[in-house]
Amino acid sequence: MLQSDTSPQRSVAELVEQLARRACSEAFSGGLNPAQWSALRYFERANRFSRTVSAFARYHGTTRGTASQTVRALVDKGFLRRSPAEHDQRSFRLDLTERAHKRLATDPLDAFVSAAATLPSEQCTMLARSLRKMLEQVQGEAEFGVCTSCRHLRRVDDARPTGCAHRCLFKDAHLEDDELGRICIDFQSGVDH
Amino acid sequence: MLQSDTSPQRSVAELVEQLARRACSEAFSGGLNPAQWSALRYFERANRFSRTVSAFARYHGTTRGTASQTVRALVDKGFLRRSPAEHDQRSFRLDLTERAHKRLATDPLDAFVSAAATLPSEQCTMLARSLRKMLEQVQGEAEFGVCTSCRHLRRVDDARPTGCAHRCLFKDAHLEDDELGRICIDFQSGVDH
DNA sequence: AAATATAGTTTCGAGTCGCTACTATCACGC
DNA sequence: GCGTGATAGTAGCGACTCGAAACTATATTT
Repeated sequence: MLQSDTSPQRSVAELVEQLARRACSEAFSGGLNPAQWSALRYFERANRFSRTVSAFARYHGTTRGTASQTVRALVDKGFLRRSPAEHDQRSFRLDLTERAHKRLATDPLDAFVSAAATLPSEQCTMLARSLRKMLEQVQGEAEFGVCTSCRHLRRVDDARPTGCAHRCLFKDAHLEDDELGRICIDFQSGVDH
Repeated sequence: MLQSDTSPQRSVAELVEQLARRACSEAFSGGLNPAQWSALRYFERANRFSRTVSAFARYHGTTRGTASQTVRALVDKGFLRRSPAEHDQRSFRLDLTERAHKRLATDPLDAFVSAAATLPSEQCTMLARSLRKMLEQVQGEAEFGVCTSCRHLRRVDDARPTGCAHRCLFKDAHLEDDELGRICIDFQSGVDH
């Protein structure tokens, strides 16, 4: 065992660093670099308002210039499709191509998923909770989240079979049910849900 | 909350990736880059047999050439002292300077330690255990470890007040008590201890 | 003694990142 | 309307990092 005689807090920090290095070194597979893999994952999980260069830059903690390079590489390789944004002529929406979805099936991060899967299921849930709390501590106020826990979300009754629809008060737009779990750049944590 | 509708295994993987990025971006502080911080931490915890360029290269998962550059930068900056190895004229032992110890007091990784410290103590211990198990899963057989759990360690009775001393059968060398918790490149996991 | 392995360094090229400057568009105030 | 400042995105430059390959010197094996 490594670092057997240090505090558990220190061990946690060092283990995260170790895992981080692994994540980086494995992220060079398949002609993509770590930033590009990260972008692919982001655009897979971001909602339609947030699939832009700027949003990815903020999410990834980098500059727009750098993010632009990353995105261009993915467009050139055929993993992202660029189309004009709906209401803003300066902006473009970036969507995953079919090829990208196929590539994501061999995501190197899956090694971590399998590793987590060897843990007992309650332990794994607990692990996720602890890590999430750590991340929030480190990065301060969360800048990204999903509609489900966002203060801009409102239910609206309608005549459909499901009985209710959802709107985003910030974008003033209708939200499909399958959009509610996606990452949004305009997320603000809210109490009601 | 992020990724609220995925499996806990997937969440764990993504959280580790997020934390990894944070660890990297914060690791540029104080004129050192992530590799150099990592090296400093390694040489702080490695035993005298393992404080070499090659050992660090293996630990860090990189080439000797790259490791050599990292080490040279640290020597130039006055964080490492290079002295000839005892029994091998090709090799050098690298020791932390006083300056390095001071610098390690402001290790950016401490942000993670504080973050871990906000968790309840049993939860933190559990977190460390889970992460360690994950890391072992990811990296396969552990290549580094400490004497305490190494199969090369043997106790030898002697006349000292403590009653027993320790030897490494691999290096055929005496081990001081404070060396037993250090990382060794020749570690092999052993059952007896 | 010769062949091979290992420790470490150096050099070089590819690639990445962030910074700055720049264009085009949007949003706000008057 | 019009101007001002903010924002989306891109392009180019320089600094830096990494890994591959070539090389020297010493150990180890045969």
